[in-house]
Amino acid sequence: MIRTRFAPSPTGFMHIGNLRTALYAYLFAKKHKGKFILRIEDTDRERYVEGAVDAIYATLRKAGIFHDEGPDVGGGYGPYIQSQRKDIYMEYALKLIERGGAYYCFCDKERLGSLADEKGVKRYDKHCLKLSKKEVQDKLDAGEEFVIRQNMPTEGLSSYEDMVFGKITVPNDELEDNILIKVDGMPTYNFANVVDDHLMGITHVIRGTEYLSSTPKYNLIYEAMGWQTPNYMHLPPIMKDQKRKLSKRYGDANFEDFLNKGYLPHAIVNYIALLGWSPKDNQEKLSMQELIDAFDIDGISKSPSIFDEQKMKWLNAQYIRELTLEEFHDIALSYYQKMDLVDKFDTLKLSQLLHGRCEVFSDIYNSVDFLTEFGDFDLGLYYHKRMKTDFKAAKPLIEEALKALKEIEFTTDSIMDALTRISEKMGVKKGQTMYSVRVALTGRASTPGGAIEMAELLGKDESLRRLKKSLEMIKKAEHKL
RNA sequence: GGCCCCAUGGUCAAGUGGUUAAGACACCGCCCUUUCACGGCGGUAACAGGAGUUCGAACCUCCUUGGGGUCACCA
Repeated sequence: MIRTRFAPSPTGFMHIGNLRTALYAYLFAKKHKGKFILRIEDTDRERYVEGAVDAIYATLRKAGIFHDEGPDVGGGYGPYIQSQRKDIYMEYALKLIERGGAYYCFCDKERLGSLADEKGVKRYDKHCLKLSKKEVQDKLDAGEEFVIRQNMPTEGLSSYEDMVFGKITVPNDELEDNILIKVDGMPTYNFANVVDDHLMGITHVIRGTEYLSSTPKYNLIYEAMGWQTPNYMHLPPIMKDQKRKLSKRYGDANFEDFLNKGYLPHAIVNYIALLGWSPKDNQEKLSMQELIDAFDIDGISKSPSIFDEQKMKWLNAQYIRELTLEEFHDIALSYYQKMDLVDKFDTLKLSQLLHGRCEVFSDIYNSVDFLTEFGDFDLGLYYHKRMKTDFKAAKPLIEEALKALKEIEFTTDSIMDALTRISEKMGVKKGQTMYSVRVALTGRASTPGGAIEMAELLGKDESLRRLKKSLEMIKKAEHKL
């Protein structure tokens, strides 16, 4: 049975890159009918952020990534939070010492600091490896603070087979005697991930390429303990641009932010699935089940990929269009509420107009703000090349529209009739009238609908008021000329 | 800097010795059209450079260049 895991550290919101790692681990497990495990790596007490664990649960749930085992759902390999496994690590560290794979180190920070070479590169010199058993015991008895270090070979090569990168070889003298257990008794990642992955029966370790060249170290621990090494799948990073990795520091790189901008959760998931992987047939829009079915290691790329929000927007628009009007309206409603439109306008009609025009829900703000704002606007807006019109041509049309609309009951048909008749009477193209009236009504270069729709939306009173006002603006401008 | 890894249009990417080098986003043009979108059609645009191997190289090898990762009592 294949078992994969996602092992984030609770240090803040969940980053898009991390989410993609979780996704791939999930897809791989599900594709092979295996289990996906969530483990919280909170061994660094200083970086721990309150609430971050809940944020991880929330993000995973919204993304549609469900773990079979984890702190909140249980499982047979718990606890799934590393800080609760402190004793386990110490137990195995002691065993590793017995097997010669690790040793106690009593060096203080000062001595360590003095180890820097001419280039400032610090490297531990295995000083405490030379301590005799008795010396170690004496120091331990005396209650000296200690750390446990991994004992690396100093010559030869170590290699392993990565499922996406192939054979990776690293000279052993590049490997440092990393700290496995810190003075506070907590393990470092270097040790905890190995112990846990083994104890939790993880068959495939899926993580970022930052571990690509340190993986031989971990394998050395597996070997020293007599454990079987897992399979590895390292994933290239997601970049903000050519040189910068996508990171929290640059902002907007986390899942929650995109949700708040009006992205649909699955659109985000779909997009990031495609960042660094592509299905054989190059299909771009895939449901979670389709992702599971199509996922394969062959499609994973080896080089970093740049995050392109524009493309994610396009995908999001595809998903929005697939929503039913009711679904769209439900989501849009919260935006209308924020804009205080709910009791003033026919929001269902608004949704009909907006449904095909939004790429992300936050587009709603800019596309309907004219409903509540109507001030002076540039008369240049009346100019339209294809309609062959401008504000001078618009003036009589607006005057006529004002007269005609005063007389009628507002319905789609009646407004249409009235405006059509004006065009006939004035001998202009219908589009000219429509365009002029629409601009006079909204003061915007573009709106989520034409003249009739805008008039209906605004209602008779407001429409007449705006036409009047727009007319005055034109007259005032002519006066100045 | 040492070590590990990577390299197809602006971006995501097909492609695994013989292709007119796909497709998508973005961009541009045309059509549709009561604005703007949607949609339809079309277009611009790539194998980083240099040596090899081969009848033949985007695909194999080497070098250069560029990029990423790593070198913590962080994960």
